[in-house]
Amino acid sequence: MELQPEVGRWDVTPTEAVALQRRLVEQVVLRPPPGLKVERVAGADISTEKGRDTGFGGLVVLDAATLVPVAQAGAAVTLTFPYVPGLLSFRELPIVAEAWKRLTVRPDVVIFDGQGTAHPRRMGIACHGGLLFGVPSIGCAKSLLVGTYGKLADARGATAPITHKGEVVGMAVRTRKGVQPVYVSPGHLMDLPTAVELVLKVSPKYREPETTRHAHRLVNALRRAGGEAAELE
DNA sequence: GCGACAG
DNA sequence: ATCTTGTCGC
Repeated sequence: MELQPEVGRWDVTPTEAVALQRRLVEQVVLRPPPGLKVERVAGADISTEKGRDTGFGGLVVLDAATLVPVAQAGAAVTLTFPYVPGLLSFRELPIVAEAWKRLTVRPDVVIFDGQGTAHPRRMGIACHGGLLFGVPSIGCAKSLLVGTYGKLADARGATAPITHKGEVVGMAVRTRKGVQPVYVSPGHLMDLPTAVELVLKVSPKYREPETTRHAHRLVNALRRAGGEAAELE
């Protein structure tokens, strides 16, 4: 029998998952590696269907300078954990991890569709994923899980700190004028300023990062295809 | 006890 | 997240 590292344990109950997060959070590093150069950025996402128990996940790697896709990988995995606010990683990461194994091009940073430290236990999917893959990561969500923020200007680039229980856990970032902001927080091997800077860089035209948009399109295509071609690169 | 609640 | 049509605004 293989001894599974705790960061890769999915056979847990919701109660055990919470306890596991409290241990894993101690391993998260909220500081980018010295001299980090971001040449390739990846987006991760999954897609599910109401009737089925199969989840489709994928990753798309973009050239950071041009935002053009340079590699991608997908996977179809049976869902084993329900959606529980605060425990999203236990539902989605098993699927993204399978796609990660099939990804031949390694990105310098991975942007997840969800929270990083802006989480009740500071252990959102971006933190968990960054630890699992051993790569710098960022959480960029479309809505808040916890925390509040004040007024922010309507111009693109405007920001407002997200606070929770007395600490800054993330930043509301307006990536497009007159549109609802996205919520950015560091995952692993990352800090808030760097995360905000990168998200703005990869979101030049639309509300969500190009990484997320590409990943979303990929997983939806896989789901509609029924999973027959989930191994495609 | 009541309300909130990433995707 | 997914289920779904049209509609308001730049």
